[in-house]
Amino acid sequence: MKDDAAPVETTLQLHDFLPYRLAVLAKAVGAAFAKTYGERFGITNAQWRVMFALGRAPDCSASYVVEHAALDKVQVSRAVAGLIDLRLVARTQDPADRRNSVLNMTTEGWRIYRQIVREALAFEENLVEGLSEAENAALNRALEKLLGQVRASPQHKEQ
Amino acid sequence: MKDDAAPVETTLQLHDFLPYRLAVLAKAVGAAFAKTYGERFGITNAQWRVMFALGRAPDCSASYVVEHAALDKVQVSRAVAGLIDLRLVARTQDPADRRNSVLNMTTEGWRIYRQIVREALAFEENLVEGLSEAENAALNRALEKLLGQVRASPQHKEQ
DNA sequence: AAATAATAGTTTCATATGAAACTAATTGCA
DNA sequence: TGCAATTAGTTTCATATGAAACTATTATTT
Repeated sequence: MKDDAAPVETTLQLHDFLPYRLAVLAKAVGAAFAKTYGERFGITNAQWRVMFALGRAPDCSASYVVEHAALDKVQVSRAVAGLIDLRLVARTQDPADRRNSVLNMTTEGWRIYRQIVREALAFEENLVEGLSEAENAALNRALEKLLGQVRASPQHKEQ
Repeated sequence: MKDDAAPVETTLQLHDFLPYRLAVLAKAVGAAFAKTYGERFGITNAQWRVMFALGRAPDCSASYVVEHAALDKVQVSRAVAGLIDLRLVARTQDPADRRNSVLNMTTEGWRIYRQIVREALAFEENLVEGLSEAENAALNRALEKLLGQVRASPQHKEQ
């Protein structure tokens, strides 16, 4: 069959299309979560991701954050600049290689961080409230597989 | 315990945080899919969503698309303008209420549409390739529940 | 029938984004 | 050593986005 000779009936139910559903869900979840941290602390999505990375890896470099927070280097650069302005993060240079920054949260940064972590865990708990343990495990396994599959796909662009 | 007196050990593994995982997955899937339609047809995400909506509901208005494609009215307005420029969509006015537009794909629009639908279905099939029928069903049920939960949450903003 | 409110859709404007160009520092190699 | 290549991070620029203001039309009130 030629490309332009398919029957008109070849339609697609947008609401059943997985990439669409993932986009809609991720956006709704992200927006709802953003309300909890954005309104209270005045930080952006990129900024809390940076903070979460610093919470696990103090003294790390911006490149480390790039690799562990699914942000590109422009986003990390800007997020860190903003966090420094807010005095939530401090930056020094690595004396052994002065290209590398050494990032850490300030005392105030840690204070805010612990609050956001608590909000995040409560948010997540509420989000999965309706799922049984088994459903939750199945979801996590499926998301894992999907991410593996898309990263293995020829269309995938790193970071 | 006071807010700022939590132990430093209150950290969060970003990679396990569901909102983060959903964002990363949705972005990767969306970008990979965008490569298949974007490079071949030169249309945007909002534009194929409009086309998918028109594929199911010919003669519909822009408002209908807003409600069925998870796009705001600005996005729909721009996407439709672009599709009209590309001669993939034609617009008339509803004579009964001249505020309403009446949107339809052109012959060429339908031709492109059928190709994208085929690409979309193949893409989705490849995406879920690693999931069993049961896993796929569980995923869909979980996504459904999560969307219901977030839409019911106080932080949810409509559209 | 005005006057007012509401709805469909567009445009404006201020901000967000990311690719590419850039600076600074280090490494590798002739 | 000195020059090319690489790496870390920043800035620029062109495009994407969405809230708010706007236009045009229809519905509702007085």
